[in-house]
Amino acid sequence: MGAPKQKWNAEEEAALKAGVVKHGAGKWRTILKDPEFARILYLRSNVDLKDKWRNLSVLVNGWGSRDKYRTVTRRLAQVPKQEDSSMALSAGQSDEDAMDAKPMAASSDSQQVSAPKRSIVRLDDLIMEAIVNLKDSDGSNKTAIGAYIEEQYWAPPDFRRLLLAKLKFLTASGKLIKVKRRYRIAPTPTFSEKRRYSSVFPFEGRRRVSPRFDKDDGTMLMRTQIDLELAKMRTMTSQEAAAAAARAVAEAEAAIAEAEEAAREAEAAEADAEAAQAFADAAMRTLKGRNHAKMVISA
DNA sequence: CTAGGGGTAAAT
DNA sequence: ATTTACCCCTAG
Repeated sequence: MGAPKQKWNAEEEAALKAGVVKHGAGKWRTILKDPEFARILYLRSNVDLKDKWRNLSVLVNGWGSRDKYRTVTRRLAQVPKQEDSSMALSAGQSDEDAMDAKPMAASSDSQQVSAPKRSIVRLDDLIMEAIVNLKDSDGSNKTAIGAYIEEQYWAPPDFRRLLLAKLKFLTASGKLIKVKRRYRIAPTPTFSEKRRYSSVFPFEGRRRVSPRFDKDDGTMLMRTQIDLELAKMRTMTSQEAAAAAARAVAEAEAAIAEAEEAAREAEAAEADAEAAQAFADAAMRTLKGRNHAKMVISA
């Protein structure tokens, strides 16, 4: 009667996810009180947050019916409250990155029908895997890569176009090297630590903008928002983080795909990056002009 | 306060 | 007609 229905928008969803990453799932009230998210979520109650998070979780797990699903042991192994300790990250903990959520494990006989509903797999990884497994000394061409992925996994409707855009993007960002229509994996330093910094934006080479807005003033930039989520996620290690990562990455992927598609040659993406750079420069200039304190640009 | 169950309007 | 997703209720 009173409230018809209030759909969640992307901003609220992002705030929720960021909040979960920051405070951990289950700390709904804490998230709600966080001044960073309160502005966006002021319409929502703690229960609303919980429900929404449940919906998102069900989605990512691909559980068709929400009737009776096994209680997945979701433990709260989250990051410490507010830690600013500049201690180096010791690897002594039992932290284990389990960020990869590839549905290829459906190998064993049985249901093919219950294949992954949504594509949560990173196309980046698939491409890398394809190139590696194809073991072509001179690199693999687009057709071979596409064929491999289509065989090993499944292909979305507009897969070919997406693949081409992604290949171009990866080449531009230096993750791949293109030689005569063939793609090879770039000599990435320390491949041991899986892909750490996801290729979200086409920041060529050393250009890196990492705006730090302590006390936000409502100027949440579309891109920095996603970047923020990923950045926070790096400090978190748990299966929940994996789920959150999968979602955030999927969204980022979609955003990139859209941007790249809209721009016939990904020029728009670059323009966007430059716009962001310009914004960062302007902001920095303002700060420096006012008060030339030592500004430490985070790595 | 949070987790889970359940109802139901809206979407497909 | 079935699924999705928002909201409410209540036990712990």
